[in-house]
Amino acid sequence: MTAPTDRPTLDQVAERAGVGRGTVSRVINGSPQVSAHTRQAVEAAVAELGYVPNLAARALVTRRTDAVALVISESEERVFSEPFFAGVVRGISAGVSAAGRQLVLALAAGEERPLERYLTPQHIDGVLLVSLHGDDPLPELLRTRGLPVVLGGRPPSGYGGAYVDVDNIGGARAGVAHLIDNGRKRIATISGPRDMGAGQDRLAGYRAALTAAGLADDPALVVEGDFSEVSGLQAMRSLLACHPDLDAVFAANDLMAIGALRALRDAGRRVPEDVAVVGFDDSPLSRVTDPPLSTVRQPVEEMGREMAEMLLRLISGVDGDTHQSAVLPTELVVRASS
Amino acid sequence: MTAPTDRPTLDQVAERAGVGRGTVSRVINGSPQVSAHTRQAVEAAVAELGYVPNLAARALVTRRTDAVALVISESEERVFSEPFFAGVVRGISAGVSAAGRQLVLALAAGEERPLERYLTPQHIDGVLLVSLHGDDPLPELLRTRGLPVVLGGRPPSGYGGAYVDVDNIGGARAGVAHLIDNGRKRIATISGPRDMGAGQDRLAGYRAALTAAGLADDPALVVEGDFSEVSGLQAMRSLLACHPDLDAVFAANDLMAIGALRALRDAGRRVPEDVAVVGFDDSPLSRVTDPPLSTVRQPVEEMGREMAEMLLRLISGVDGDTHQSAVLPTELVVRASS
DNA sequence: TTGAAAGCGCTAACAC
DNA sequence: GTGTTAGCGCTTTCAA
Repeated sequence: MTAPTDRPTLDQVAERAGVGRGTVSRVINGSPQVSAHTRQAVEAAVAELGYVPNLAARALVTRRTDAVALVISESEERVFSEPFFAGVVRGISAGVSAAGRQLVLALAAGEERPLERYLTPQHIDGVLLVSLHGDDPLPELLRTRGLPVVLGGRPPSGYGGAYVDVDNIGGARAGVAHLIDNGRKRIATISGPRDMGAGQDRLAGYRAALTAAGLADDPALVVEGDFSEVSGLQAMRSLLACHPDLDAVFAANDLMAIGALRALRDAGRRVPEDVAVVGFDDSPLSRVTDPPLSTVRQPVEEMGREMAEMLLRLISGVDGDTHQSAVLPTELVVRASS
Repeated sequence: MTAPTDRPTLDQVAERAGVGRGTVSRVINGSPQVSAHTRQAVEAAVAELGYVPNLAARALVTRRTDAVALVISESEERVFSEPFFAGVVRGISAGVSAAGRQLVLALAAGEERPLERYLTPQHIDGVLLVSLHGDDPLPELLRTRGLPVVLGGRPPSGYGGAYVDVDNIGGARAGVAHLIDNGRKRIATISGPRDMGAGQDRLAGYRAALTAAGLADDPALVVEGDFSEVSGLQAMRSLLACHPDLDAVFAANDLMAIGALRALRDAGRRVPEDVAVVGFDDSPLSRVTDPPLSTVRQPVEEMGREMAEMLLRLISGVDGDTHQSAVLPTELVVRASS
């Protein structure tokens, strides 16, 4: 048990190794400009003393902190009620720590002011932003500060920065196509918020599938939800009221699909005999519903990892392209509900 | 759009305000040793220049970083499959940022070595540890380094540090008592891992309720699971095989309760007519099962918040008591399954 | 009450 | 190749 406070410094290592401070610094930072012999002496001293570099001192002079921030700008409830975030965070965490950097977590529920003060190049090397709504000015603000930024999810058109997304369009198309293949003709959708890329794209995929199959794209069969379970329940109710003849519904996420399931049960409709249901997200919830929910799986963890890696690339500047993007594939999971 | 890199420094503020550097520092740090007049001048200059203190420089001299680490030492899968963590993280995040500090997130899946290098007083002011298993030496190690530590969940006996827990014993007791009140006589339990406080305590609560009601505490009715759904399924199967006469089961968490529900359905047992089920956690999953799961709600978010506040108290040293603890109440939620 | 000065531990530019 | 030096931006004595 060493004394808590007095950890060895660079000069102590230097003295011990019988070299100058600069040389130790070179060894620590892996500079090739050091003879093998000296390097060994230094490494020995480092090991003996249990030396660990003081990050604050290093950050002060290099103006880099080796820390990246993850900003989740989402309402309190949704951040964790949707397993989506959990997976993304896990992937990001893995990617960031694999690069030997630290992840600073910022849940920005509304009041972003204190946060903005912190999101500057002197505190952080880059920012990961997840679940952006509408035309949030934050990413652009950060970019004008010279901070590398990577978004999770497709940003509103017009944004010129980097992002990683999953194939929402393709996933939705596959889900609806599956319904069509099973002979469904009147397929409604409970869409996501129009101010989010995921909402827009899943709706687009729904339309694309209908069009591809030569089915009419009836606007009356589209009801907008907000990704919450109650919104799904209400949407399904109104759908059932106006269009009792529908035989399938594609919900833009699992939570809303579950709400729809409830509404269908309340209305005495059988699933999938009367009405087939497909959701989106492949959340754990989808396995425990009755019947289990068919849904579209998105590789959330990979998404997080890719975000981290893209950001680190931007930070190290290995490729100057600050508006690169990646879209990860999604996959339909068929269960008893469709 | 200011130039990205050259943010104002303390001296620039000092010059602008026509005072010395030290004075600006005092104002920034809220020292009372400054005349109202000077303070105003400085504050004006700060506002005009948009000055933000350089944390690295400050940390270098104060030897504090204003950052606390959250270490979740849990297997990849569980961290986020259980909503428990989500809630705790949210509470912690709120508590930490309310104090103007940053939260550094570290998911320690097994390989803790790189992490340990980082968890030192020169990088972090304190550590929050969640989901400790067995007798992990990490908390003691950190404490010998002089780092304030707060644990989430009761530590193994013998640990002398601070922690926050929920009333697992009371919650389990209430769940089982409810079963007894409804006339159940042969109540089995699927317990959690024996190497975790939560597992031990929920089992203790189960036993306490039986004893209090004068029922026999039959060891054969206790099967250990690992908090996963499949373990619950298997446990229920073996329970059913050996004790077909059981009329209720208390599962130490919702995931295992869901597994049990499945096994019961597979075995043709009706819930709750034949066998009543109670879980623990009040996860969102518990609402969508068929039938909806009765379960014990734990205030996870409050737990996180309390952890953060306790740690900040330890850091600021307002009370020297480093082995304080808090236990938050739990609450039974009765649904159709019991 | 306030200014000046001395570092905190490190990197990088510059000599040798 | 390696030692020396000059700061990075800040807090904190120490005088005044």
